[in-house]
Amino acid sequence: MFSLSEENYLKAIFHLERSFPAGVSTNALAEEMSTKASSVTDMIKRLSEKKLVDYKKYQGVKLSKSGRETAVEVIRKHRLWEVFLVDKLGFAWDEVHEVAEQLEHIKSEKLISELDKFLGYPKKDPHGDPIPDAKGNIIIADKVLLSELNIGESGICVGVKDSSTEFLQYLDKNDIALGKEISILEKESFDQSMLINLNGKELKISSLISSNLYIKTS
Amino acid sequence: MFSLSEENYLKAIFHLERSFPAGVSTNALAEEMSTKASSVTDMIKRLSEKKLVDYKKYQGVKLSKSGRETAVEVIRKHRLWEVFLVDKLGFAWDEVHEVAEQLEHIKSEKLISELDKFLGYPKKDPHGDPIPDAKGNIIIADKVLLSELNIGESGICVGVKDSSTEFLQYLDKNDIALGKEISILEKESFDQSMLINLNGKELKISSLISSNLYIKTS
DNA sequence: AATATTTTTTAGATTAACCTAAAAAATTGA
DNA sequence: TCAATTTTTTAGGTTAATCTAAAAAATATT
Repeated sequence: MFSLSEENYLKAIFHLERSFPAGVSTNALAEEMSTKASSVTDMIKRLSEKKLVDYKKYQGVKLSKSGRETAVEVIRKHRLWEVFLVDKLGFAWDEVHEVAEQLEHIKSEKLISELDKFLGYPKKDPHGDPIPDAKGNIIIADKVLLSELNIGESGICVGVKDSSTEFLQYLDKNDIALGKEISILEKESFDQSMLINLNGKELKISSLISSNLYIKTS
Repeated sequence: MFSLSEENYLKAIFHLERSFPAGVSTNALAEEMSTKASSVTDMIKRLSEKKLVDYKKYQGVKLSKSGRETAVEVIRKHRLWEVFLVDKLGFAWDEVHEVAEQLEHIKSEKLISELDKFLGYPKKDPHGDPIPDAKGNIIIADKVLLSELNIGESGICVGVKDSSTEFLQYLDKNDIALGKEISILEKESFDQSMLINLNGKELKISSLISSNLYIKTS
């Protein structure tokens, strides 16, 4: 069994490996964990001794096989709890993150397998992220950022990159939700802002928005 | 907010105050927490500084008002989660304790109030223990230990004192469950063992059993 | 009451997870 | 290339929660 802190580091490394497949830097990890680089070096050494990560000084870290398995298990728990909070307890999608951050560390295989069954084996969490199955398999959806689309293109909103309360509430306020169709009407080359069509209405959005919304083009 | 360890100490003191209303001794607490007396003294000092307990050297501890409120809140969470595990996830009553010990430390007011609602505001946990309401009120049931009944008396089984897997499985095996009627047919004065009537059948039980089963006499 | 025993506290260590400040290595760029 | 900058690591310290061993206080026994 691993400590709460170890699990959180593994999860952070897992997420950062998407952007830094060659190895996650100490600084990037420190930023993600809201801590200092020296603390990260400390923890990486511990994780390395436990064979959860591959690490050579000054080279960045990568998850080992067992490290990745642990990270995926934690992510599975996090996302299942998010579904529980929204589907069963009536939480809004912007209210679940903090609580799920705590619940993801509860240790009980039976709890998670029964919860999964109780929820009907959901495939996605409330933000559109895929839920790994009991064996640790994740279906990586083919999605692109809205910001990558060009004028005239369109697609379905399938997920968010930023899950902060602020961003999710902005989406709610503007009626942008998972499953909705968005098409690009105009794109401002100066600041990358866009005019989109949503629910038959026109909406102007900044690049901060379009670069945090995932779209599936058919 | 309090640490996991602090919450566990407060809960232990709360439970021990039933048996030691004059003050819980360092040794009793060490026993309950499976730790050493010196560690207990340490922790008591911390709790005392935070005004969660009243403590004078060599005098034992008592919960302060805020300490008791915190303890009751943790117990409320523990028992609500036990109901969730049994009613919603299909756990047996002897499987819930360990997991609930973890879940009771999750911090989110909304989570607990919504869980309470989702479960239909249950009044008792799967072992018959009362669940404090959101304000911290507990209904102390009028119940006696089976061992206190005399020949010819009878009552309904309403709770267990020992919640260990072993004891609960013994009860399951012998068809003793909450809600069932038990009447005393014979009592052996030498070892306090009893012959009882349960489900129309006769059953011999030792004093270890009868002194861990709560009965409500009408 | 004086002594023996038990209980409780103190003193001093340990470990995980953090920190700051300084040193060392790697990278950048003039 | 070599100096400046940035990144990373090391060294040494802190805190919560534990431990063992020893001292002190309370309680029990003769």
